[in-house]
Amino acid sequence: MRRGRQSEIPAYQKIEGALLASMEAGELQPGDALPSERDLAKRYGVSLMTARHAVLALQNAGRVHRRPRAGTYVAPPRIQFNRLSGLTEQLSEHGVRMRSKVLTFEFCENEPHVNAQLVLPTDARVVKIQRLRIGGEEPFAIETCYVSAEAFPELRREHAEKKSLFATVAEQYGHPLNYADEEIDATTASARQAVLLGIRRDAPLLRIRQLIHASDGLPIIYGLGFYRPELHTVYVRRVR
Amino acid sequence: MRRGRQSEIPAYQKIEGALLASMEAGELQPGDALPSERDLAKRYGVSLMTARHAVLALQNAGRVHRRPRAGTYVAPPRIQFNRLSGLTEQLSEHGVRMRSKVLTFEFCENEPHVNAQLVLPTDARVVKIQRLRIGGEEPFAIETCYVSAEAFPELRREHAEKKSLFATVAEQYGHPLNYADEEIDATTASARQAVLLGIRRDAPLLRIRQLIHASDGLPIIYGLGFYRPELHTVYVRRVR
DNA sequence: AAGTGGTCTAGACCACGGC
DNA sequence: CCGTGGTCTAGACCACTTC
Repeated sequence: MRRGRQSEIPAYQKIEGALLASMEAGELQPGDALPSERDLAKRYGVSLMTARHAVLALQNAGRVHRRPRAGTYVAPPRIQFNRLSGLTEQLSEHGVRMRSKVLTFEFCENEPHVNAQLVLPTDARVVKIQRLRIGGEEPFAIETCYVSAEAFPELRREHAEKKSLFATVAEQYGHPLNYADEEIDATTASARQAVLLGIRRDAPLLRIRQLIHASDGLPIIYGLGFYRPELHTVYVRRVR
Repeated sequence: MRRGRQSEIPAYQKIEGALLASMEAGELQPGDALPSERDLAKRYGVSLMTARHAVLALQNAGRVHRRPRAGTYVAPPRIQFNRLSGLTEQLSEHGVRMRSKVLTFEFCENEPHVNAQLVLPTDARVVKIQRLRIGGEEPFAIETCYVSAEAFPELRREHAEKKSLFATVAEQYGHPLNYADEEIDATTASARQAVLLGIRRDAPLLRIRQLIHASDGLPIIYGLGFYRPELHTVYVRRVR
């Protein structure tokens, strides 16, 4: 049987999107059962494996949970599970007005740890962008990120100020962002961090180091962020 | 074509296990390419979709990464990604001798937040177990966990002291543990926590709340842990 | 008994990368 | 060009729960 061209959105993603839309619209409430895989297959005119693929994607995203031989159910809303996105995207979805103040925009060649993370030669130049993230009128995070200067010759200070840096980088690189490996721990605010964030020196901060990979599997952004913990919680689904 | 009985280990898990074993044995080093899906299918006498399933499971566990149209490669070792296990299991794998000191073992009925998390009636009794976790001779965490008293009538203080509490609970419940939803943030040590952990009052602590679900989809353990951040980092893979 | 998710087959076409 | 992963078909049987 003939299928649509491959350049279109895959069928399983369309089904996934339709189900997500139903959840957003409130037609599917937390706890409700999703249509069975067989139903979905019939309704969308695809094979069982394809319908299954859609439901598995939703499960992976933490939006549904499946009970073998019983059904698939909408999971309680938990903000975002294991989702890769800039804070701008994340918080603006919740109606908070976000802005960034660029503290640093410079080229540097002497951060060997960074070069190693990005799999660059030790003498490669990287762009270092440090930003104060402000939600509403409250500063809540300091984020520093590094990308290869060679791979992103067009990167300007304006990109960091105006729109999502992630979107810019992904677009310029030609591969969509794929996944991030993160290390999360806690630390205390330095004097400078305390001033910038308007908190007490030695106040606790959530520290997240992340290495963002594109769909070609290569790391393209290394990030280090310090977050005020009362304003930022990481939600994670750990499996098995 | 006839397949093996379903009660056996599924074919894709056997392949997954074999690949993991090769990685453990060092036959597959980080950066090495895995056999292609077609190779695996031929070698194990399964269809392409089944071989694919095995590789997808490895990707999900963060053990490999895939580059479309290029191949699948062994990921650098990153300790543990999105893995659900007790600290005992986690650290003893790294050769650290772990023990627990039970601080509290009691029944309580007045923690409505806990009952809500575990989807129990507000008047249901829960077992509250608070433990100081010690690695080597150093205390590094305080963990409190709650389970339904009704569902686990056999639970004794000894279980919390001796073996993995998770293993005990999973066994008694009859369903293996499946996934945990976690909220991670940072806080400061209270006076009591400081004394127990041998740290300064107001030192930063990593705080993790977790709700562990069994394979039937129901939450069975609610946990709240405070971890010394210099001894504990959370590794997470965030997708898309 | 009917329905569900879990596993699996034996093929297929596509777009793209450089084993 | 060939090989790769990504998507997809149109079926199948199993173990289990109860839609």
